[in-house]
This record gives sequence, structure tokens and C-alpha cells, in this order.
Amino acid sequence: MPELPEVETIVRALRQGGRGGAALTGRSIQSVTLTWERTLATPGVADFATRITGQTIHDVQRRAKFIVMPLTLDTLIIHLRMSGDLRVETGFDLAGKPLPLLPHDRLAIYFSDGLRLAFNDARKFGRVWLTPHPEDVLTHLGPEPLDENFTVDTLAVLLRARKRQIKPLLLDQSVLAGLGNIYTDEALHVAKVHPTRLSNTLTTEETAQLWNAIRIVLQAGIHNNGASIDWAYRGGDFQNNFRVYQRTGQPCPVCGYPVERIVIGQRGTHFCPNCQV
DNA sequence: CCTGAAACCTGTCTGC
DNA sequence: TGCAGACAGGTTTCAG
Repeated sequence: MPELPEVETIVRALRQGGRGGAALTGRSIQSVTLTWERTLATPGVADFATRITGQTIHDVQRRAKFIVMPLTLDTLIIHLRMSGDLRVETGFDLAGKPLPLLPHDRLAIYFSDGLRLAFNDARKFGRVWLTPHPEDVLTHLGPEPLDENFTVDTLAVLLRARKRQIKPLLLDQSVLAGLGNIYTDEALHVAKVHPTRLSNTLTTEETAQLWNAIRIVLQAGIHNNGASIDWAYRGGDFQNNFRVYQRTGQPCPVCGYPVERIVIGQRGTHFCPNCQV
């Protein structure tokens, strides 16, 4: 489900409150409930519950599409994958009993002040790590596209070093971290680059256009609090600004030619066959 | 090194 | 109405 802008929106809300939820920073963990074991990547259920209890959340950060929470001793890392979502809400009723969870809630973390963090994930692809070595989980990631260190030259080097179709390359988190299916299609349309173009064939000008497009599209996504499609993620408005994504057959906003859909690397891919060369 | 397919899962929508 | 099939924001693993 969520890509960089959606995860960033969620992280900001968890860090400083807003979006209908309270901030998590400073809260102390009292207990946990797990209803789908495979949600835990590491450690096992018993170790997870024992170890996380009593730790305090010091911050909520984002790296690529991972939500990273440094705790007192360990780091709690969450990846929402396709359908994951997080809620911060009241955890107990007046009698002190835990309030019922929603369908598809896989993990609930209860805090000492009565709130809880619920991890809802219909498709069960999401994963949670509790580890003293967060770098082990986050090592194989490429640069952050919105980082000031990510320059046109950085992108040029990444593209020239390989000979791959540009779309799957941009989706590869070890090359560039944070783009998903929506923002890749949107960025390639802004840059006027065909999704099957080989990465090492982009001209200097096209590379500059793509660099700019990636950043423009991600920033627009964040500005709109992400994109809300179907039932998985709510609260964003960027879906109203899609240029090509899920607009098969509708006119290209630039030239009016019908948007086409093809499949590349098992992912639906939307582009304008007239604008994107 | 690169591509494609399968796997992990459930829910929704479309067409016959 | 019912049901099969396609499709969905992600990532890993394996075959060729």
C-alpha cells in the first residue's frame, strides 16, 4: 500500500500527533497482543513481548518505506507492505479491560497511559522487527530521493551503472529507496520517459528531468498527505492528482492521448504512449 | 547481470 | 445470483 509519501505522513502523525491520533513519542509500553504470528519478522512472540515491555518510544522516524522507532534498548521497525495501517487510540474501557480490536488487526501495543497502537493489515504482508541492530534491517537500501545528498549526478551514476528497464529499476529499493508503483508511473510521466527504456540509455537531459520529476511527485504526495485508494489507506488526497496511475483509457493531461496500461515486472504500468518516449 | 514467474495473503470488482 | 478471474500501494526467492 503505502509508498514514501504515505509512510512519511503516517510517521509525522505518530511523531507529533494529528490525523486523528496522539503522538507516540515518550510513551511507555505496558503490554502487547499479537493475533498473527508471522507479522513478527524477529524475534519470536515470547521474546518480543518480554523484551518490548517497559521500553519507551524515543522517536518516530522514516527510512525508505520503513517506520523506525528507537526505544529505550531496541528499535521497533514496521513495514506496512501492501495493506498495512496504524492507528493510535484508547486501549481500555472504563473497567480497565482492553477494547475489542478491529478485523485484520494483527498486533496491538498498549501503553502505560491507556492508549494503544494497533497494526491493521488485511493481506498479512506487513512485518515488524524488534532489534538492537536496526542497521541490519535497513542496510540494503539505496539513497533517499528527497535527501539533499541525492543529486542529479547521484541518479546519473545509478542509471549508468546498470542496464535495466527504468521502471523496475526505480522500484528496486536497493537502488533508490521509497518509490512504489504509483509514484514511479507518475514520475516517469512527468519526465516523459517510457517505462521500458533501458536505464543506461537516458540522455543527460532526460536524467535531469527524471531527477526533478521524482522529487516533484514525492513532494506533491507528501503535501497531499499521500494517496488514498480503495480501502487500505485513508486520509490522503493525492489520488485526485494522478496523471496516469489507474487512468487507463483516460486522456493524458498533457496531450490528450489515451493513457495505456501494460504489465512490467508483474506490476500494472500506466503511461502516455504519445508523451513518453 | 537481467527478466519473469511464483509465493506470501485477503478483499473487491468485473464479466459471463 | 453465483462464480471464476483479474487486480491491488511490496518484497523475496528462484529459474532461465
